Amino acid sequence: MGTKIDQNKQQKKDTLLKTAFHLFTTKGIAKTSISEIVEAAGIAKGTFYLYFTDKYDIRNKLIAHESSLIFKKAGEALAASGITNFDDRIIFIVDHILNQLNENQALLNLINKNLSWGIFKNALIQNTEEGVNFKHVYDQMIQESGTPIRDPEVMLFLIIELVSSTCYSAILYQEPVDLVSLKPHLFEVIRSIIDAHRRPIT
Amino acid sequence: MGTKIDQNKQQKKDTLLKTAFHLFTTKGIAKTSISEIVEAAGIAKGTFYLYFTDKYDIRNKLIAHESSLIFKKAGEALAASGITNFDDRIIFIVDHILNQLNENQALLNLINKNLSWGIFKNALIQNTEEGVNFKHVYDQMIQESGTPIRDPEVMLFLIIELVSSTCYSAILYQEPVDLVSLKPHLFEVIRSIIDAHRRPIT
Amino acid sequence: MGTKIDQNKQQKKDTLLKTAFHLFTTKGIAKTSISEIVEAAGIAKGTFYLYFTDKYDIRNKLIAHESSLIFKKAGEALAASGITNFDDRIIFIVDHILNQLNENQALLNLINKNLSWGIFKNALIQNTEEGVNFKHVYDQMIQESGTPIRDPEVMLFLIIELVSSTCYSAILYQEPVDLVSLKPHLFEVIRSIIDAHRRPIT
Amino acid sequence: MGTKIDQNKQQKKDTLLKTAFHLFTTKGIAKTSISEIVEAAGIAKGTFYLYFTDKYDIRNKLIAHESSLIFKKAGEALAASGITNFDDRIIFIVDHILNQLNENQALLNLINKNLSWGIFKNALIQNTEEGVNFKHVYDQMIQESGTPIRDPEVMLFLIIELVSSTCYSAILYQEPVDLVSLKPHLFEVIRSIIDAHRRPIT
DNA sequence: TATGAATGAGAGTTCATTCAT
DNA sequence: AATGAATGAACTCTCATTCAT
Repeated sequence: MGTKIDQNKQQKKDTLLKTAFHLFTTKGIAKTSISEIVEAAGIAKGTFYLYFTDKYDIRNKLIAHESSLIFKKAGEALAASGITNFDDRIIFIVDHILNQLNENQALLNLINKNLSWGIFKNALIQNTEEGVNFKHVYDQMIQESGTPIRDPEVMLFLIIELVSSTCYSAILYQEPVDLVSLKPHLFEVIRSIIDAHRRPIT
Repeated sequence: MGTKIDQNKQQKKDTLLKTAFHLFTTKGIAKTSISEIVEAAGIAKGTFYLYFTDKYDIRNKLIAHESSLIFKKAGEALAASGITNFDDRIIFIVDHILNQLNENQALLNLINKNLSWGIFKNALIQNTEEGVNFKHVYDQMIQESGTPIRDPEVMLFLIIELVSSTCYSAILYQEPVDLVSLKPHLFEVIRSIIDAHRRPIT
Repeated sequence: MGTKIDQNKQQKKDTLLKTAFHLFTTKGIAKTSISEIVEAAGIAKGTFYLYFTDKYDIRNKLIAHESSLIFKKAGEALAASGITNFDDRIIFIVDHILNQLNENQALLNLINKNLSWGIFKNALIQNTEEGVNFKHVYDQMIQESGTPIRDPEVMLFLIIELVSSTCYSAILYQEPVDLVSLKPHLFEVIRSIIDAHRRPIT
Repeated sequence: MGTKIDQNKQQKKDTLLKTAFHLFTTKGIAKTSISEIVEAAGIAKGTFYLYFTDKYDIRNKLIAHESSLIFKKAGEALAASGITNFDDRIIFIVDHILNQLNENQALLNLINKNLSWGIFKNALIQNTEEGVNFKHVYDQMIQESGTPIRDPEVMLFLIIELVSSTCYSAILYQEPVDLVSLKPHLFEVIRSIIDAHRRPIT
């Protein structure tokens, strides 16, 4: 099974990912060249191509990986919290993710500067390697909630888009208000959205 | 006066803008080179640098111009509509803008693919050349509405972010639903947001 | 005779020369473009070509003009000094020119940075516009000196080359010694050169 | 070991140096582009930047290399000559270098046209790669000469500047006289300079 | 005489990608 | 599997020069 070789391979890949993340968040993707990544990683240029097809491939894998980690932590915290009410659970998760992004602004910046919310959302909703599937958790949460939700997918979409687009400028630029001030508004709107999706459409 | 020369200058600039818009929306900014733009425009390379500092300068000018046009049209339509109720006015404007973006998907794509909501928002909120100032219109609308609005700026921010982030995937990819299906949800949430900002914070 | 027009012409030319000198000495010829010169001079680009053929033409005219001025002053000072001894006259002129260059290091730098000693020497030896002709003065000095000089042209060449090449680094960089320290050595060697040219060749 | 690769690398570098030297001396540095160099050398443009940072880097390396070679040869010839008298040694070296420059006018032109006497002098005085150090040889020569020399560094400076500035026009343009005619004058002045530096300053 | 918009060749440089080792 | 020298297309940007006004 060549474990040593496989370990070595994974190590090289990880080094490249780590170095790329650092450079991407430090100086931006556009201004980071593959040459720089491999040089900073202390790995040969040709080796890069053994693991990634190009700069955007490594970026996507980076975002997918980090995003799924963020979600995983939020899910674990939710489980530990013992919260059972559906609305509170959603708010809890949003809050937890916002706090993580607030503490990992480099990642938030990378995600936004590269328009990769799609990848982020995929990491939340679909199954990516690491195996957490928020869609599944979400569906289960809906089932466990007593009341039925109309168009649950649209509702999730609205919430994710609202949260992601507002938190970006709030966290990074405190515009129009900082994260702490934004949260009450945001949570209020989220609760409104959920409420609305419990009523028949108007 | 130099009418002929000035006309010629404006014409060159316009040709460059038009050509750049076409190429940017067709194949993306990153993959469009200045060489291509000038070649397609039938203008000398040096001439480009007479009017723009670089590729991103022409993109910004493009987005600012187009965005302010979109808003101007929405404002004019609102005036012509005779609607007086505040909530309905907001919905009307959002609806109008969504329709315009739906019909100008190339622009929508350009704006999003280049993370230039900031520029778009500036065109809406601040005064750019063409002289329409939505912030001013918005403030007037609030005054004319009978009931007071709490944190009007945050409210506008929430609405703009919600609309802009959701419409992108709805219009361009019909994801998670198409624009027609999205609108009722969106308008419902917007009304909730406005309602919430009429109540004292919870 | 269109004096006004002629005055205007001369004024434009002078402005260009003055501006070019400033830019050449400030940021070097290579990094100074004609565009910059005309812009700084507040004159149209096309006008430049009415007076000069290119960047190097204006540089040469600049150096020739400044050089001949330097010599003119040295000649006038010599006449005023009343010195009659040949050797002392040569030393006096060299000393005077060295002092001028020391006070006009921008010019010295321009001359050297552009390998234009030839032009400088021409300005000394040949007749350039302004009409001072050092060669003529030099020949007269030799005639007035009692003793005959062998190969006077070679002698002048040796002196000029020695002075010009050594003063550059002494004045601008105090290398290997500063101008004050260099002078005694230089004058000593010059006197040796003159002495040698009074003896038959060995 | 990588002998083959290393050989190949050195060969590329040498080819570039050789080609650059030819073009620089044929048509001047200013009018030689990197594109021309690599095209003439039959090497890819990118490869140039693997070995040199820019045009001036290759020029400096060229001059330093050639200059140190010239000196090395003069030093070897001196050793072989068996001359012991200090003055004669200096004259011998100057004579040898003059002859070499006379036979390598392309190099002489390159050095002068690019004002790189500093680099040339460094190659003479300091230790550059090839390992000859003229300053060291010079100091030893002074020690071995019986009589003490005042300000030996200034003396060397005077000689180098005198020789280099006069030989340029004599060799390349026979102005004011050709090299053969210049030599006696030059040697005479050099002997005067040395003599003067044996006496206390006047 | 004076202008300055327009030109376009070409300079310098980067960098993703290949492939022999 | 890993290397890194070599590639060369493609890029941005400059600037001397022209010429219609």
